[in-house]
Amino acid sequence: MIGRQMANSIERRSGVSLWRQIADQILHSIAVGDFAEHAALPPEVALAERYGVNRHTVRSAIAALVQEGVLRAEQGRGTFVLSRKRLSYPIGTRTRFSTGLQGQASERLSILLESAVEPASRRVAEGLGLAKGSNVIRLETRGEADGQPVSRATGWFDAKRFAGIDAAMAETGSVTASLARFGVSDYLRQSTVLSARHADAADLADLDLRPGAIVLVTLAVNVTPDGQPIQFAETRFPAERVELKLSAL
Amino acid sequence: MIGRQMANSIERRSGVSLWRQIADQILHSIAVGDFAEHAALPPEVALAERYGVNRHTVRSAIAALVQEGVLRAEQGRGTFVLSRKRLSYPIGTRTRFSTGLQGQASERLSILLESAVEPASRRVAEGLGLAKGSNVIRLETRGEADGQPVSRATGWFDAKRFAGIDAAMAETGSVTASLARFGVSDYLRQSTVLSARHADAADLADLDLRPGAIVLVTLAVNVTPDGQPIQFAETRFPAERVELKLSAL
DNA sequence: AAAATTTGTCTATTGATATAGACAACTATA
DNA sequence: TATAGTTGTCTATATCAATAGACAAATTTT
Repeated sequence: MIGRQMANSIERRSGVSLWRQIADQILHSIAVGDFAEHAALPPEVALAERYGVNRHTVRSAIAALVQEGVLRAEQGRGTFVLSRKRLSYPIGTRTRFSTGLQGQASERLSILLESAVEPASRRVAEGLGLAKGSNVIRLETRGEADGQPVSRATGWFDAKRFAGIDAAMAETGSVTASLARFGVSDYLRQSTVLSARHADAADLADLDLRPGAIVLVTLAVNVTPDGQPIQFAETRFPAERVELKLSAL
Repeated sequence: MIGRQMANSIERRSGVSLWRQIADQILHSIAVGDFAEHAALPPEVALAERYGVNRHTVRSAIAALVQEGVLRAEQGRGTFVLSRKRLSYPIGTRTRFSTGLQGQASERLSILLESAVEPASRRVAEGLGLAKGSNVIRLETRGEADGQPVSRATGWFDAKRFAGIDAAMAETGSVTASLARFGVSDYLRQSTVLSARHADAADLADLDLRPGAIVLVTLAVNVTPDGQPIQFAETRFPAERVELKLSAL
């Protein structure tokens, strides 16, 4: 919605409650810059009129966002925007988690949550160019910036070639550094498939989201410069906190 | 969610009704291949048990998807999947609407909905490298495949350089062909920023979606091979029908 | 033909969502 | 200090969402 006024997109009987729709709209307005950071929101009565609902419905929406840490309401003064900007996450053939986010957040982490060795599913085997059922190492990681989860990835590696990469990840906290121990000094993102959906229960817990939130999902294959697949990964990003910047290679 | 079972992600009191969440889950199961095309869904009682809800709640979800044209219910026989897989929409520096979809859909269209000349907003001016307030031509288009809307784009061009491109678009129905008339034989996608959000009222109408649906949004700048910006565009894709495939160049 | 399976319809009840109005509590300002 | 503007709380009512149970209608299987 650029260059024109957005319509009052409140739909009744849609299966999504009005307060949830309004909360999403407010989030959107903040993300787009209609409601500036640290500034006061329009008063509840004004919002109620704008969206064509009762004041109490607006209050429910605001309560949800206060709970979420996006807004702070002060009796007698108004309701204020606490945080707004989305992280811009770069994606290209040479994207690394840590490098692209420089300057956007004061604190960046990649945490290894879990690792396991297991037979490859059909999709994973295809992505890595292995026989179906070959053993692969699965790494579950979460990326954080300024203390907030901004990504949740599941990565698979050939267990034969990268035996022990789980330990390296636990130690270094970096995929790039871990791969270097196996003689992979450089790697490229060969392909990425992107989709979006509602967060499921796992996403809600992993990314600290509320039900109804949206996640961006990428499926990627990383390869060595000579084209040999080394990693297959699915990454989920909370759409309310992250946008993906596709960079030319 | 690859390689492991997805949790029963039904959340109560979330502002999203259970039937809507279950409808989304069923859509996801279809997209992922858990429910094959033309096959019967599990019976309502089984689904109710799986999701931990009443049979009537499942029926509400199914009714919504029947309304949507995704399922067909037949008394005494079962409920069947009509259509499933998402269009895979390629994005790269040389992506054109028509070329990448070959073989995926039998019918592809790009329709000009509206055009106007107007002063550039700050964002558009920045994207095109023009002074703010310069006149730009805005083109509103919709992409369809097999009779279903799969994209909805707003594109801006420098009004001075591309005067009459609206007429060319109306005539040819192709951005590439229209640009060719202005001596632009080749162009590249310089940058793309990607995000996701709930569909607003305009999206619902434009893309024939239901409230609560998700749209993928891309912001792109197209440039000539020597780096001169020629088009700034925002495109919205229905996430339930489209995935974006980021291609290496 | 009978039984089992599955979707369709109806009634009834409970809890969440939304509206409406009134007033209290707090803040900033005239 | 008084007033206007704002958020917070309360009561009441109506509608939507979800559960529960029973049975009808259509189809497939035995």
